[in-house]
Amino acid sequence: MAPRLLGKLLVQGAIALRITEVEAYPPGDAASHCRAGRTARNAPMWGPPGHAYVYLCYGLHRMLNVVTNAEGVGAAVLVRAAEPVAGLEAIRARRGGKDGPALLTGPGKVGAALALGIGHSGSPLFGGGAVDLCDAPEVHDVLVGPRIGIEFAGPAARRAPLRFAVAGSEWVSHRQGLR
DNA sequence: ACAAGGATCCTCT
DNA sequence: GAGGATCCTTGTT
Repeated sequence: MAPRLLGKLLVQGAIALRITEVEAYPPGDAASHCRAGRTARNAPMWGPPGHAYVYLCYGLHRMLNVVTNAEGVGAAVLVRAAEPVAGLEAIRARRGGKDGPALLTGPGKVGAALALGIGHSGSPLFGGGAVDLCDAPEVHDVLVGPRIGIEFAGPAARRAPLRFAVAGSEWVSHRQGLR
């Protein structure tokens, strides 16, 4: 599911973003927030697919995940980067007036651009929620590499090639780790 | 009720 | 390349 989300659109008000980089946190993954079972925070990851899982990281960054897999299975895909499609000025305002890839290459940056709050966790992505996930042409040229920022998780999870990005895009973080 | 730690970002060197 | 910001979630008492 993770590479298939590349190229899809995230729409929030007048802002539209094209997803350029994602990470998968599959069932049973040692780096997943579901690794210790179901809790109040990660409950949306165990819920039906097509919903948002939003959490606060390092006390200040809001991260957007797309919940995947069947209800009762804890899994999600983290949106790590995107490129602007519409609403560039609104994005810049929320991102401190920055320009270029620095606007959206990182999961906390995407959360800021979409003005996400943890109250949005569990909200649907197919209409009626804070953000809509809209279909768009599939991306065929995809780069793959290990995930970022999961040093705590152990070697197998650190090595797993579960990060996916649009090949050739400038709107991707940590590009040197991908092939 | 308490302590510990984190799927990051920004600034400065 | 290094370090600080910042606060919620979680497990433990």
